[in-house]
Amino acid sequence: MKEKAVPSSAQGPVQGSAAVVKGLQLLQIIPELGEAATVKGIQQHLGWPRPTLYRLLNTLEREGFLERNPLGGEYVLGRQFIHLARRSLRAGSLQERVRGALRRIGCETGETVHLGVPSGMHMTYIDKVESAETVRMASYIGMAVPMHSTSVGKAYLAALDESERERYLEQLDWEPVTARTIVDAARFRRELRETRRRGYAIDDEENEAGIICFGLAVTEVDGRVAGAISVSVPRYRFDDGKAERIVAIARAELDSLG
Amino acid sequence: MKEKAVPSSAQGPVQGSAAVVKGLQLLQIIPELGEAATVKGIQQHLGWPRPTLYRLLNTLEREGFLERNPLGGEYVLGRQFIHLARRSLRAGSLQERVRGALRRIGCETGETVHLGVPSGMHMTYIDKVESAETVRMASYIGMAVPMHSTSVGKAYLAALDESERERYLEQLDWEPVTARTIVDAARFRRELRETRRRGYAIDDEENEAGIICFGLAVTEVDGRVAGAISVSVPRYRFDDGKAERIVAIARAELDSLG
DNA sequence: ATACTTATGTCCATATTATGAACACAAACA
DNA sequence: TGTTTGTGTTCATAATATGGACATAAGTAT
Repeated sequence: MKEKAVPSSAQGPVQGSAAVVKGLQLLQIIPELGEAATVKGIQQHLGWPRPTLYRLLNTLEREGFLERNPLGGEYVLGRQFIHLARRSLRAGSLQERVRGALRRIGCETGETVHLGVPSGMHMTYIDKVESAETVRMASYIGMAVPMHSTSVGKAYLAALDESERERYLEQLDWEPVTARTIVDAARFRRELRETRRRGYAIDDEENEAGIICFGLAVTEVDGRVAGAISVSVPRYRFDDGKAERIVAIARAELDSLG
Repeated sequence: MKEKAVPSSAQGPVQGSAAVVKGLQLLQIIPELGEAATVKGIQQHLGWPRPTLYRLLNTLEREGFLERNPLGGEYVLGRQFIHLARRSLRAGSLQERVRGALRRIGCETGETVHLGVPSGMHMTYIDKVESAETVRMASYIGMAVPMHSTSVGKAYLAALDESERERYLEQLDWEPVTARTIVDAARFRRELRETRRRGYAIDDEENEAGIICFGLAVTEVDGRVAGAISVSVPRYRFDDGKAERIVAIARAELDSLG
């Protein structure tokens, strides 16, 4: 055969994979070929013997991942693929789902709001609503921040089930970020218990001097913990009662997501 | 094994399909299992021997269709799948958005309606509402038609900005499709200007003898030109005033899309 | 209408591989 | 510390995927 089906990576051939790899290649090449995705067109492109191609096309068609136009004979991705794709992309837009709430929280509190998701041993900001005040956060979308010193990190960890949380705690890098960062694991566990008790996380100048943040976990539609939001306030704008107001606003908006 | 991998249809086993079918089953089951999509969870669900499961998981992972959380070991659909899904759903979502309008236009006009999107130097029909009349169009979803001789092509080209339109006009294959097809580029440019002036395109038996079509461009929610619809009428059913009625109905429905 | 070319589709001997019981090791738990 | 559970791999062999050869259908040129 002209084009050997091997995994894309350089890790050497894997048993039981050649037909699967070929099947996946078909799923990828057929939309690219468009109207040329006939048996002849696909065969010319991939160079496979016709029995091999027919067998795979028929299998994918029977499983609903491909459909064939009865008139011209072109293949297209089938409804089974489309269905799977829709469901998976729907779940993929946490940021879209939460964006409105972020905006409203920013409006009502007048402060900067972040949405963070876990990425390795850090939280990464995937959305941010800037405060209209002149003093602003230096953070940015895509920025990775520590879990142990930020309110998004604490809120996220506090919301996890215990075994998953412990896996993170064992691997965290307990570097001090400011003089106030908690770097003792036992003390940090107590801090997370306190976070759960009060219902929100606090970063009391532990990640950045002069900045206090309040964090609440965010869940997927199916209930799984997906990340957290934080509302950040410069200490000079902070006064008693502000924490409760910020948290009440944030909680109401997150609860309205469903 | 507990669950034999056979095609979903009743057509009997197909050679060379068992591993492909298993691979597709994994792609479908993993999002459903969510955080239970660990090796143990998948194995409990499918009942496959572990070497079989590992081989398929590793293959899908190497091809980028699955990714594994390094901490908890759960599998999720990988970026190769997400990429393929996004591209394939892009065209599909225009069809969904426009489908209701297509149906209403078909109902109110009593004629066949197509939705076409650009594909290379052609328009491809991605949706069709059949007329209830006995004389019907031979067109089908997936069919590629010329841009210069059809009302979907003219409507689409007329709506583009000039530089993009000129790119198309320089590369079109000015083949006559019927005796009435415009094959002179300069004359075709005048035709597109006239199309813009009147607000809709006309295929006056230029693509198929005896068939007159009226086309209007369709835009994405962000305003970009995405394709066009056409309403097709056999000449024998055509009378004065019908064009205006058809176009008014079509325009009203498209305007209501937002 | 006929001959030729091209495209579609299948058969089946055999080369190749997918299978899965058995095994090894790691992690969790009592 | 011992047991249980989970992760991961090996490899003899049963099972299957392969692809050259063939059959048939459709399209084209004469």
